[in-house]
Amino acid sequence: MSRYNARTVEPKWQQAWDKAEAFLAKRDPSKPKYYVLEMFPYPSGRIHIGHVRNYTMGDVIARYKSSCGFSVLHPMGWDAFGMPAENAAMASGGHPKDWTYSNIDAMRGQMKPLGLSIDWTREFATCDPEYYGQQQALFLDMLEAGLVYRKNAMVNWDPVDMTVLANEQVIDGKGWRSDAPVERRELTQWFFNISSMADELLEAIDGLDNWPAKVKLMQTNWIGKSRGIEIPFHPTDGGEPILCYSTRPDTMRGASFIAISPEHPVSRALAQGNAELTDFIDECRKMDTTEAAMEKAEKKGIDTGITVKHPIYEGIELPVWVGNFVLMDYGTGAVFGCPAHDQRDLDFARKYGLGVQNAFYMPGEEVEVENEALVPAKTEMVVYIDHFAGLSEATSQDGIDATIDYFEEHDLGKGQVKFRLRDWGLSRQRYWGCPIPVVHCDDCGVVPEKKENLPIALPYDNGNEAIDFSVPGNPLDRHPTWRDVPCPACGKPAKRETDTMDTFVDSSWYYARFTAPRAETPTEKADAEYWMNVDQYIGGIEHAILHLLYSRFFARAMNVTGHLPKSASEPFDALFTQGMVTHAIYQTRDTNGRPVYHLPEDVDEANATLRATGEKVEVIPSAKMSKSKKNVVDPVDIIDQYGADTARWFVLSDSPPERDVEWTASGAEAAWKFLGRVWRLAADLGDGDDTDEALERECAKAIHDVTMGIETFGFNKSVARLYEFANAISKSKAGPGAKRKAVKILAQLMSPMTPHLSEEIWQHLGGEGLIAQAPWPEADESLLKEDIITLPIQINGKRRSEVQVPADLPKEEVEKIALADQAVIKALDGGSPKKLIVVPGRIINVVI
RNA sequence: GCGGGCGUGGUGGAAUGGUAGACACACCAGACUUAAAAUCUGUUGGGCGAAUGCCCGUGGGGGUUCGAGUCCCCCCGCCCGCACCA
Repeated sequence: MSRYNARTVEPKWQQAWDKAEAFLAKRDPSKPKYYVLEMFPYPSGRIHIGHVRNYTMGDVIARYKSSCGFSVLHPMGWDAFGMPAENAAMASGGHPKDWTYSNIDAMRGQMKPLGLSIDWTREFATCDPEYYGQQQALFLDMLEAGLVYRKNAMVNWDPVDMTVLANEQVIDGKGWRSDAPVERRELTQWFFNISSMADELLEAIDGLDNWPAKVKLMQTNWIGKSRGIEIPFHPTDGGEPILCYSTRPDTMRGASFIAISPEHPVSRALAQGNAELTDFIDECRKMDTTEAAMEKAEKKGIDTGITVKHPIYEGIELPVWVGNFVLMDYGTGAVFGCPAHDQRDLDFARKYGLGVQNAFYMPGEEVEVENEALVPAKTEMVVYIDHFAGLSEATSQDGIDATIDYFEEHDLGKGQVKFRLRDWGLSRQRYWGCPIPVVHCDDCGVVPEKKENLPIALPYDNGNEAIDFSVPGNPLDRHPTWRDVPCPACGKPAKRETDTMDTFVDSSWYYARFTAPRAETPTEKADAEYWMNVDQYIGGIEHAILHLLYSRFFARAMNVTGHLPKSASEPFDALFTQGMVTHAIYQTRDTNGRPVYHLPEDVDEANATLRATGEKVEVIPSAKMSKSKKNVVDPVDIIDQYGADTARWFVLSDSPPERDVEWTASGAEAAWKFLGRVWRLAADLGDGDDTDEALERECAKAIHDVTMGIETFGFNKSVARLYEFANAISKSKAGPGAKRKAVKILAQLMSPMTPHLSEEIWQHLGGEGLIAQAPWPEADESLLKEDIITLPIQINGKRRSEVQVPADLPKEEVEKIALADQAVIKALDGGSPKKLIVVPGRIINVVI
């Protein structure tokens, strides 16, 4: 009996697949197509166990669908632009381009041994000029279609480094390198007009039947459609009214102040000559631009001294405050505060001594709000207090609608549908990204680059000398020649735009590019029509909102600009979000009490001590893997030690794919042992023409269950079933012929997960051709049915007994049998049951 | 702060509202072996009991139901996202 040696077997089969061009995606009109895509990786330089999990899941689907007769497209590429490349160049010299491409080479080298069924001929990186040149063409088409425009927007500004910072580069409100408090600064930037499609993007969520409900809910909330009202509040001293937006106008009775954003035009105007207000606005400016930071910050305000008239109650005046919690981007940048029915407003009111007055009570509980705002669900009944439209008891939703109607009738305000979704700012003041293909001309203004000049490629160096990336700021801004170009319209000397595109743009259409990766246009019609949509998209839940929403927007924009068919407006038919791979963190403390992290291989996990010194380590279980915490497990080590099939089998085992999984070395070992068992099961099998009905039943059930598991992304359940099936085969007393048949089915059912081992077994047992190209086994339906089933009997909901009955026995007969059961007779003690519930094929419950 | 999710034995987890703990890890016991590794077999949620069994048990509290890990409400803990990280 030969020992299974993954090290020699795996490369052998990978070569065989290559030679057979088994994974080459071919446009074959005679076959149904299937496009499976995993979110492409950022080329950090090393593959992560999370990548292995992600790509293995996709590979299971791809191989399974291929066996089911589909023409499969399963491509791979690299999301290659972004900050880490520039950071690396800044920290240790070198060039972002060299760093990125060498990382890609390294990662491809680590991925190939996994034996993924990828069509590598379609590979591209988003930093290839052939890719981003087409992206520039798309941008120009979108510009022409009115989907791109320019406006001012805030960025994080590092006043010491004199550079724009990404949110990630702002730590506790300070620049990551300079440690200087960041400021907000206004810049003119490019925007995609995603809000013009807000309603459409929202409506279409309904049709995404094969997306996780949580993702659809998150997208719905993110787009945030709300019906509200714009109400002008007129200053007591005359002058321009302040327009407030509210989604809860029914609480108008409780309004006690107006709050406007520090960036509101009124705030800015008032700040002129008001030192206190200027200081306050400056202070608000010294906060990073994230919404989370704003929301978490202490709510502060300053009274402007202005008062406005209450639109309903004559004689009531409301003070106007500038509040640091009011967002200029949402609504009108001004709100009315109703402390009784909004906790934030209440905290603000208590802090500054503003009025608190209920607009409604809960029915039967006429209590004034003290320190906890009364915020019932909009569907709950409340009792309005002398409501101007005559409402008394009503739901808040009815109250809102009635109030809007009343305001419109009396010309006091205008109902407005608003979206939370903001336009997508795509300008980045950085080098390593796709250049925005426009030119700024003193005479012609902003002029789109001519398409024949594309790609507008990034300059590799400054002519004769290398770019110094250690200087803060965008090297394109200080390049000696790259900026200087003739105006595409008038030919006069002009300046090229030096901002590059957000890397989210790169990943918003790559799925379409894979259908024709070498085309001279962004897509090729026939290929796009054949391959789109992506039938199954797989990636991390962290992309639930931005990446997926941007991709949905881009697919629509590409339809508008003629690059994708209308049918591809929703590019991902089915979405699966997989969980993260986690690992315990091992840490000790230095003399200052700061944590020092240790690599898993340096730790004796059983005793929680350092191998080198025996020092005790603290174990923080189940943390997201990150390099800084040193809790990363390198899949390359696992593959070297046990082979790709073991790594693949393990990442699919145990944890449900959508949940986070904790990596443990013992788990990998167990997977390896099992694969060895399966090989031994096959290795010394005889042959014969004997049959065995019990084993045939096991085969049919295994085919059915494993197939169901794959179809529903229950890979862990498929794996568990395969354990059971393998156990059943080894325990079976069947003859060699029946066993040989069963093991071949086992190999086939395992082949999407452990393709190399399966090929080896297939060949060993005389299977025809490659298992990768063999048709998926079908279960014999007649063998799936059980004739006799066991029904548990519950008495008052607790299991007390069970009975064996024919599967098709009528309900009345089952009832009779149940009542004749010893445990039931004993429990009834001569009486009769209150209720007898028979759920056919499931359970019997006797209620006494 | 806001939006979304998750929480089940020593561990990873299974369970269309219907027998909680499948399958696996680990542990323990046994077989094989001079011995070990490997392999194979068996036991294993907690408690009570000689035993057929009985009681408790899915983060905590409440509710709906004949029946709740699953549905609803409140609380706690952890994770993801919050628009310039990818």
